[in-house]
Amino acid sequence: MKQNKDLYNDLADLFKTMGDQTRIKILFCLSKKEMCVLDISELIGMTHSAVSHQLANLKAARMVKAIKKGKEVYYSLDDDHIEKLFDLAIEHVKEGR
Amino acid sequence: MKQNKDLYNDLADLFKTMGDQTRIKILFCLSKKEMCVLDISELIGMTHSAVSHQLANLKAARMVKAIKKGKEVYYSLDDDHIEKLFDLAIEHVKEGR
DNA sequence: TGAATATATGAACATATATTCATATATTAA
DNA sequence: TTAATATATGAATATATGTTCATATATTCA
Repeated sequence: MKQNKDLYNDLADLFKTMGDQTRIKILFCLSKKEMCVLDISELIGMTHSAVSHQLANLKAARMVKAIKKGKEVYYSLDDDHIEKLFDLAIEHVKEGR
Repeated sequence: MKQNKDLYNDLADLFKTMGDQTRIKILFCLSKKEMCVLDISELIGMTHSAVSHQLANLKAARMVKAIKKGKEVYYSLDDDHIEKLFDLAIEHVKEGR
């Protein structure tokens, strides 16, 4: 198993990042359109701080990217793998109901 | 967002379950062939107890199924969504290197 | 410049969770 | 039945992590 150590680690990190309700909600918001911190925190009903912290996590995991426009920072999904992962996961989850 | 509360919850749970190195390794083992606890613990170098606990988690998350054969319990992946999720995730992870 | 707005971030706290250890259950073989 | 083997599981410990609070930084506008 040793040769795959880094891969397992990276995969675990990716899934760990997706394994939180707040981050899931944020990613769903961003799958609709790019948004800034206040937009998101209003939509999901959490403090700016909590959202900002989680966006930092998501950015560190390269799942979202940020573009500064004036005072605001607009976030969007980094690539389309994320949405595909959601689609598959939703399929799995719904089948089990 | 309220109408999706359960979905977010289920998705978070699914990804949370996949967000652990030990469970990732176990799932990789089982993607090769069905195995019992001792096989897995030897392959990944962890105690039976740790593996058994994690298999219980994976089973509760409906990601693996178990069949008892004599003294041994053989585990295998519950469905092929899991492998597809891995494939996509690996794609994402590898692109970022 | 100063005030207001948007975001980021460090520290602290609370909670969740993975592993270990000890023990229990179940099956097979002697 | 007893011993051996395979697995399961409860409790305890250690660690990781999410949220809050306070504060810092950056940008815009008056």
